[in-house]
Amino acid sequence: MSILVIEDDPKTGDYLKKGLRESGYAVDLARTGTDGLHMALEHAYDLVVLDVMLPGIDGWEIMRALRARRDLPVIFLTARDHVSDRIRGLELGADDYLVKPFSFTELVLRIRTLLRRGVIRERDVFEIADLKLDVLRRKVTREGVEIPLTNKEFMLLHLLVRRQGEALSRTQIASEVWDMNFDSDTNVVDVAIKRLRAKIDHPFEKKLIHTVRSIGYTFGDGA
Amino acid sequence: MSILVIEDDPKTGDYLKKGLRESGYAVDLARTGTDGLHMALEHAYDLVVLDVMLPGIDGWEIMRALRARRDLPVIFLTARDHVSDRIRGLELGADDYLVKPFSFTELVLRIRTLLRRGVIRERDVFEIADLKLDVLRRKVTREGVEIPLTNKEFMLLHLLVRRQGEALSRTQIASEVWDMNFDSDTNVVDVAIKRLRAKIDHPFEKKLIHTVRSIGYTFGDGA
DNA sequence: CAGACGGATGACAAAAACGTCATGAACGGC
DNA sequence: GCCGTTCATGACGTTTTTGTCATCCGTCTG
Repeated sequence: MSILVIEDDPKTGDYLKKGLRESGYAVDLARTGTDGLHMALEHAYDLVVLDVMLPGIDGWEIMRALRARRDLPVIFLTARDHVSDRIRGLELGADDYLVKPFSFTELVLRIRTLLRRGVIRERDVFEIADLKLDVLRRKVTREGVEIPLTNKEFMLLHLLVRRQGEALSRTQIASEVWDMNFDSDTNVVDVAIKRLRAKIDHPFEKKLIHTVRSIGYTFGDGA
Repeated sequence: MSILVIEDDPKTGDYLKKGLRESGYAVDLARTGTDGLHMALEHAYDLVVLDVMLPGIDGWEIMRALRARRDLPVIFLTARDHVSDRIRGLELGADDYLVKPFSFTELVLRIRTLLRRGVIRERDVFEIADLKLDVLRRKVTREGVEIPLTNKEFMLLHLLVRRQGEALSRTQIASEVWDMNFDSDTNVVDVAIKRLRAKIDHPFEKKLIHTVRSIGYTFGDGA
């Protein structure tokens, strides 16, 4: 299990890093909000511990940005116990908070609780911009209206959504959706993208499927 | 979503019940620990809010008993903020705690967070006898070999498997898989069952789809 | 055992999904 | 602005999926 700690105060940061390491987690430490955000988006951490009082981008911003892109559990640390802070954090989607100074044991327990709760399960509901994709029910909606998709369309969209922001090559797509491991010269992917676009992009203002020239395609609201 | 509140103080209890109802949850209230434990074990609540200070069996005992039997998310309420109490609760497996007096908004937010975190997530992998159904990957296997299914076949099987052991009428099946809410006289269901059987039952020794005469169909290994 | 009811199935037809190809449009480098 | 490359799309044909129907079969009842 790997944890990212975003904390500007060196003392607290090192303390957390050391302590969590000793509790058996792989820990990375980011000293600024910007770094933290980048690291969180680059690597596949299992959980983030986030100080809300940061110079530069503040914790709230990070939380918002994080939530928008990934469904990572977040525990936030707040310096003083203001009810409004706590509520704000929870509203932004944090899973938990701790008030400084806190007991280290408690932090570890809370981390354990969150990780125990099967965070590591695969995601089955995605929301990007106004698009919602529910894997268990095989349903896709935009602006709340359901869009029926065929099998291939759903698989393709699921792949794009799962890897949102990543540019996926046609070969990658073909291998995942059609499971061709060889490199055939066909434009099935292009055609499939076209058909998918006709359903989930063309009728709407905001386009979510983007072409990455000479690479492939990518999905996201590009914010 | 349904919640069980275990709280002996009538005022707090009613307050919680009323408030949570207004927030859209179905709420039951237990006034003693014993009652609460029984209710929790009898009914399928999605979450428990538990006061640790109870006459008779105390909250800790309940939590222990609960944890032993069911994997229900528990939020506990503690009268005063003693670090040791908090740690004890978390160690016993609570998912969260609140210190009285607490903000109602915060309680609701915490409940939402826990429920969102998909503690009560739907199942996405089923195994019945040698059949395995993986909803996220849309894959079905028997004796380890994959059986490709069409959309309707998969939906039908998924329904049967989800409700294994239950006898489902054609009308129920039609309404869930085809979403017909009217009662048309068609035998699509029969035909679909036939096609499904051809794939997942006929090639194998053990039959899993059973007809329930003059009712409908049922799924299971009948053990 | 005959008849009636409910269920199973094979055959057919319509609809939907899918892949291929050829052509047209957009883009980037020069 | 020109040209080559890359992408988008319309059209077509094939395959698969799906629904309907008519007939056959099994089982329960009397």
